[in-house]
Amino acid sequence: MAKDYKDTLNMPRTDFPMRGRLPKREPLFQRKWEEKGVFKRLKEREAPLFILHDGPPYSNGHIHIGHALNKALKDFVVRYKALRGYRVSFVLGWDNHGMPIEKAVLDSKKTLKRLKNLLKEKVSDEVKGMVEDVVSSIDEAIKAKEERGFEDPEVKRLIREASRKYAALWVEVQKEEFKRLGVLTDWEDIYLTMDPEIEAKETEVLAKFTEEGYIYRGYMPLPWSRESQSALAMAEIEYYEKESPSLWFLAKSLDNDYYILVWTTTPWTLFGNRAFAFSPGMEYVLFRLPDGRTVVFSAEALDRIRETLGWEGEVVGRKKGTEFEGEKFQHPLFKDRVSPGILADFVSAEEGSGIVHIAPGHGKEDYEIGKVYGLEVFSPVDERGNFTKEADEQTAHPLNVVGLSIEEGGKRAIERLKELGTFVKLGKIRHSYPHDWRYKKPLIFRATSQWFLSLDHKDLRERALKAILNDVKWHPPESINRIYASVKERPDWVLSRQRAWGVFIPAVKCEDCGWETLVPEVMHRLAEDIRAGNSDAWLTEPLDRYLPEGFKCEKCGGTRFSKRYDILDVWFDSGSTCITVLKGRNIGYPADVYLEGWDQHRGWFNASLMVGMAYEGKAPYRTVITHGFVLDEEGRAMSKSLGNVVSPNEVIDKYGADVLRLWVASVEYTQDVRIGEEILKRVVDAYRKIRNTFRYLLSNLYDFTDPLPLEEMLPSDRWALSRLYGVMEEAKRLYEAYEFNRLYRLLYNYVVELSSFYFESLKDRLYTWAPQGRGRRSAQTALYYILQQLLLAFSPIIPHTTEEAWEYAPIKDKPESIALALWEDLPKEFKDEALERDFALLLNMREEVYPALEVLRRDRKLIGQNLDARIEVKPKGEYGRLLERYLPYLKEIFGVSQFVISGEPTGDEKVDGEYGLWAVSHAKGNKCPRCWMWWEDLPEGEVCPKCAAALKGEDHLQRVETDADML
RNA sequence: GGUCCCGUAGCUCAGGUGGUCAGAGCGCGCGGCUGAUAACCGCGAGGUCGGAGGUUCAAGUCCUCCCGGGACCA
Repeated sequence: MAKDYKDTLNMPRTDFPMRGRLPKREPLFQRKWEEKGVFKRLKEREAPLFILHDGPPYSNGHIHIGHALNKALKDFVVRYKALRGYRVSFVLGWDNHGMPIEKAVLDSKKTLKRLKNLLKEKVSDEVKGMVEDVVSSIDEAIKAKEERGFEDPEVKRLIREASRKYAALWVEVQKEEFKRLGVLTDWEDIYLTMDPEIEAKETEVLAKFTEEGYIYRGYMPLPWSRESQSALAMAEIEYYEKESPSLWFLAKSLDNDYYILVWTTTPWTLFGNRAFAFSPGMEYVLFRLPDGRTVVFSAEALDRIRETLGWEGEVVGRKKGTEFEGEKFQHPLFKDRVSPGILADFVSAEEGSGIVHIAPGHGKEDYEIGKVYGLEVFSPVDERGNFTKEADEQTAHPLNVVGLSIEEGGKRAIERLKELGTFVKLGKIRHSYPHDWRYKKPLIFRATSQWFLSLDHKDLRERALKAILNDVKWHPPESINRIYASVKERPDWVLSRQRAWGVFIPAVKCEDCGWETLVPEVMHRLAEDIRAGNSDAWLTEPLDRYLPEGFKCEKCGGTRFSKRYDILDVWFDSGSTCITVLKGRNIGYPADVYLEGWDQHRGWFNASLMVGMAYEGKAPYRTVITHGFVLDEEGRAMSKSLGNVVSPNEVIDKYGADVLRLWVASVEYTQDVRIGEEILKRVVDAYRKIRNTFRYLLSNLYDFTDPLPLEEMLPSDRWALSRLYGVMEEAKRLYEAYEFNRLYRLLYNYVVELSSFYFESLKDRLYTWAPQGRGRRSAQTALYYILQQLLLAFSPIIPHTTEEAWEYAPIKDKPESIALALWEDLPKEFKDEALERDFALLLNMREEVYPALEVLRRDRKLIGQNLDARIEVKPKGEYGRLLERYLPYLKEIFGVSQFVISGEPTGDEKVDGEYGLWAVSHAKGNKCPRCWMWWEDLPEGEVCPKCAAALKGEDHLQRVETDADML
């Protein structure tokens, strides 16, 4: 019988599915955004401009979870700014040049296998179509290189050709992956550092720096990768533990009758020895060995050296460090060479002997001190780490090491020491040593001629430091220390690389005297050819095309010149995008936001700052946001060897992009963040809750037409709007502050509150009251605003789900995508602080009685749902007045059938609380078969007065407000 | 080796200048509902705030050292 009444109720109804099926459905919305040109409209509208300049990921593989974190955060910012009405600029970029791609091309076997595997993966037909072309280009380049060698310009051109295609392939792959993440951008408006337009502009940037005197050519030792056959920038170095030789030897003084004791971990650098350094502040001992020889070393190291070398003997004299300056010593390897004693502050006695072998061609400190003493920068090692003829030619007693590796040469050096009788001891030492970041192989220090950008020219460094402190906002604030230190300490920028795949430094070499120079005119002319589409022009065109009329060598007046083929450091490529892209494309300068991982303090943020300051005179960004790295569930870095790598593509395929994005929003990204199965499971739970909330809102608005004016709404609905107002204000504040995890918690906790209290309390009114009565429409009005605001607030985080709900939402004149909607502030009238205070108290009271209801239910089995219950209360203090004021709504708020204020509350279970003396029991009378509420005077089986009115379509609210029983 | 950051319930996170600061949500356990139902509601149990010292009348909150993790630099 009761069942009949169900048809007379207004049950929620919606086609918005409970289950997201995100992996299937999200691509539909992505296609929609693209087809409707959503982003194109956002970037073209008439409004204040907001620029987020994208840091370019390297195009040589699939995206990893860190890329996903990065792009999701950027997308949050951009989507939020768009919602708030800005015209947004967000041009995705890729970094294409550089060793890793060139290496991939040269390492063809491995790469071809990788490309073959790519064909089996889930990539588009477009990508698959590109693979064949890449493969044949690589084949051609390799064949040419084997036949003609790397230095042949045509070989370089072919390598560049293959690299270009290989990079383009991965750009396409990553583009699809970012698309699948839900990034909102114009996919036809991207930038690649290998775009001819950008290469041309970059060449012009270099020309301008040359004109302004920032660029110089220097000869000095730099970390050199034998594998890359290139000098490395600081950003390309990593430190690992390495085992090195620990060599002790003697050098004979030519002025006194003693030897000095020297220690080194790089025996091969002895070929480049040019001096011995002593500490000016240290005392040295003269130590008599049993064999009669006297050896000099640091007094501080006396005990350690005795122990390490097992030396018996006695101190027979002392000398100050300063006394050794200018003393002549025999070169460690060659009798016919002399190495002077010099003084250097960096000499310590913590390791070794307090006397340091100086090779200005093989160490930075050695070079610096060598400059002071006018020592030769001697570096007889070629790009592969093999000795050159200079190693032998420097002496009449050569060791014949030409062509030998530094390891073999080092052995010969030790043999020579033994021949000379100056060998003391050879051991091993483990220490932290610089390695090539790509190959993980130890580096050597080798002096070469390179092009540098001076950081102190025109006070560049000082100006940059000032800008860091005064003009840029750093989020989180601690990152200011990192960027400041990295700018303050960095050495001059080594711009040149001896490779093929990059933007050329079009230096010109005088064939008569060997002088190399940069000619701005050449660079400008070359830029024109590149801009016209020939990135390889420097290789393919004759130099005459670029040299100015009548150009002569400034050193010797010579007129015959050749081209040099060094390329620019890739950090210059990406560092100059603030000019080549932001200015080159007339987007605007500076950008509002740069947002990258905190490793970019010494990378992209640093490089961009240098280029921007030198070129434009101000920092390229107003705000810099940094995020941490993604670790596994145990907080360990991800690595293939640990097998703990979480791939964003797999997460998206399994749970959907919105779940991955919700995870991004849920974590404190300014620190390192964790991801793993359990963490994702929690996020999935949260996602379901949010999705169901949207669904419930939609389902109760299926017949909604117009909002009710605020003054006609019921107190609890006005309270709901007041709460909504506060939450949304806070949400906007948190978006502005980039505090997404707080935002996530704010919104999520709000959703939980809605579901457990407000929605629950509304059920009777929504389901059983007259459909068009004021009570139900008042509730729907609140739900309407909640839905609209909640969708807007969540849309930057979970754009697919909110887009889907948006399509179902009964919002008048809504734009066709939520991404095109405006998130405007709610009317201030919604805010009602007095009402919120009242409800806060009422909710506290609810918490106070609920445990008693639980006892009735669980222990005493007297009731099932709360609607079976009756609450009687004797309020304490002023709370009586509060309850009286809301009397008609208390049943709804407490979710029970009967609520009585009484001087003597009676019931089966009592609670003496802060707000009152409560008594709860089973409700009296009979249960209305329609609304399931209990009524004291209701005849059994009959419908209650409220339902009777509703069935006749009558709005009984007026009576409700005067008669509590009517609710 | 140096510098910096992090370490609060199983998970993700709150806890300005030291004094109800031991919290939230989820998860978990127990119960209800079956008119949001592969949903929804209620109640409850979980933490010596990484460890050890110290400063203080009083310390997740300040200092030192140690352990674990991460980053940066040499």
